[in-house]
Amino acid sequence: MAGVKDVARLAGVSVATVSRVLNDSAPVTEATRVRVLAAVDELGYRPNAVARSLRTDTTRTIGLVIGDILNPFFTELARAIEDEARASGYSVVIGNADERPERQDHYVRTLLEQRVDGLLLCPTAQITPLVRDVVSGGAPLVFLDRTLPGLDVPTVRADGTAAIGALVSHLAGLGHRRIAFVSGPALLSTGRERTAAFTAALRTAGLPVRPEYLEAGDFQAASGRAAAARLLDLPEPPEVIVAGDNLMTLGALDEIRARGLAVPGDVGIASYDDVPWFTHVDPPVTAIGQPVQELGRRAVRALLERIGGRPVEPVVLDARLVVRRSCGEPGAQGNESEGSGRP
Amino acid sequence: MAGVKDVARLAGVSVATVSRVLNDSAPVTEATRVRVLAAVDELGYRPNAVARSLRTDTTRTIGLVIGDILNPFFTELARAIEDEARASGYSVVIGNADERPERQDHYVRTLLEQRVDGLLLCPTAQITPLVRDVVSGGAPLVFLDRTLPGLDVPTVRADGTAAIGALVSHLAGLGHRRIAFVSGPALLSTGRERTAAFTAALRTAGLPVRPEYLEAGDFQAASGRAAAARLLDLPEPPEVIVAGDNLMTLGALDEIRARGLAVPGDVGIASYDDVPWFTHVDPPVTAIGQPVQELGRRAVRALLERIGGRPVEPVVLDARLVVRRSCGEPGAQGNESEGSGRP
DNA sequence: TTGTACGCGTTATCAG
DNA sequence: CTGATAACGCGTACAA
Repeated sequence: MAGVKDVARLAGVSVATVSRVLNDSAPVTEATRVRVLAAVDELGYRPNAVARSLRTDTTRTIGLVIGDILNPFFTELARAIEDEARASGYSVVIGNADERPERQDHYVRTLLEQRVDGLLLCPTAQITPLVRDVVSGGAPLVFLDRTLPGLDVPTVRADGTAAIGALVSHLAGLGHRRIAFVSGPALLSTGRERTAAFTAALRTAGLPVRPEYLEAGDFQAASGRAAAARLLDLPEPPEVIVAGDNLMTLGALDEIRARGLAVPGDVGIASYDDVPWFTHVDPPVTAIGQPVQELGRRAVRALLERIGGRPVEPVVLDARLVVRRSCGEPGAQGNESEGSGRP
Repeated sequence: MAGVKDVARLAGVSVATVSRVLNDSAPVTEATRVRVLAAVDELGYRPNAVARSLRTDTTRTIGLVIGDILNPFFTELARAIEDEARASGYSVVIGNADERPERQDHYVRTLLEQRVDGLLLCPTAQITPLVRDVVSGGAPLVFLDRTLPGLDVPTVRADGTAAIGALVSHLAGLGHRRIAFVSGPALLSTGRERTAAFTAALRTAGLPVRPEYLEAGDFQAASGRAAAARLLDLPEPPEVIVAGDNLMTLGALDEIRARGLAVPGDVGIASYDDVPWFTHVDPPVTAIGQPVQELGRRAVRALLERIGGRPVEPVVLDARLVVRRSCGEPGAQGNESEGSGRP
């Protein structure tokens, strides 16, 4: 493959000049400029980013390690992050941790070796030694969606406390008293926080906190299904199940349907996370939506600040309740007409 | 950051020896070996992949350019590809073309500059000059999901001809005669092929081919919705709408629901592409599923072959019909109990 | 405005 | 088995 040297020879200039016109890092005569560009074109020259990075010690690349690429929440997040990064001239390398610490570590290690300029990490439940190293090593790092206890890293996330409060009071207003919650891993901030908000909201609404209604899953569909099974097997099953993320909601729905139960007649369901297809489920699922686009944007901006060596404040946005009809809400039989089509 | 040189000094050996133990590219005394490893550990040395790549002219990285990261089909595909690649010691860098040729080109260019060892490309509708260059440039390249006319590139894809035939005959068996099809872009092989298979199937089933029932979308939800609107506005609207991918199905469902129509009573729907949530729609959506996992695996293997300089045969797998209840199929009221939870 | 020459961190070659 | 050293392709002082 052609290199600067070839271009230089063909254009009859030195490699330095070629480099200068390619990066316009110094004034160059218009005449030589066009000669160089012509040579570039003729040879189909493609700058070698590897060599450039070695020299400049910067890759214009950020790493993104997400929890689960099959989870639409992360997918939307990745999309937003990509868009924002591209606008700033950065590429994004995505690693899918699949919620497994060892796989997260694999990608963190790989990305670090590839010398990404910074790292956006949705940390898995356990703090691995590697992550601890990276934190203390001072590489530009921003946590996304989740915090880890005891680690001093700027985090960009949504807070669902208010929305969960609104949900519980919505449910109480509907006359429900037996409300169950399927949380994420207790080690995850998103797991703990949502559970805490839920029990607090229960108390505020004057409802009892029944331990048997507090289930824990791992943010995967299978665990949501298992948790729903345990809840429905209870002597006094809940009237409504609130699942801690969209995948566990999917799993819970599976279990409910497999038992031939009606929603919301036999049991209601609500979800933390909102996804496009919730509108099409029968009945449409009441959910708590996060400002995903904004989350992605802010995360990239925060990371770029860190890369620039500037300090960064944590970012906390609010989630919001989207009432539909899966919890026994009164309302028209027909679907509301939220469009899923992007313009 | 520490380099081989630092490690060498600390271990009291030469850089060459350090390199040798790190890559075990040559026999090394056990004693020096442990000394080097100790030094690596002590310094928290992380090999610089950039420098390594510059020297070895290989990045152990493949590029993947997908059509749309918000489309679950591509998401699953990406997941499968990643798994297979990782198993072979490769990283995957994903670029999201968002079905836009210029964005596809952006990523192709970027990935090429980053010197990925090979490229997996789901080409957008138009053949761009860049893609043509790459093809003739001889970089290891495999098309995925879609072919482009007139380009000699190995392709890994699923063929839906048989499945579409099965779907149409299934619909005809149900007594439907007015069946509409919303295809993808005619420029895309997946668009053309599915349309051709559909009309052929119509003929085989002895049904008339009515041009007003042949709509074209762009594989995005909005276009599915618009197409459905046009079809439902027809003086004699179709009994069943078959959408060419899962996003257009989503859009069509939006339109149907917005009009307060019942599925399948007023109009039936079927989808090319199967996604987990189809099970939860009311009624569950009859669909054509592609062997996504296998597609991903085969694509990676094919690309690795090409990277190894070996020739590759095109791979064509079969899609299959999954009958559910959105087209007026008789059957139990309750849902079938397909689980969405992965084990 | 342009050219020469060095070095980025590795691996590979060639002597020892 | 080990060490010294030349590349890899590029950016950038420094000199002209």
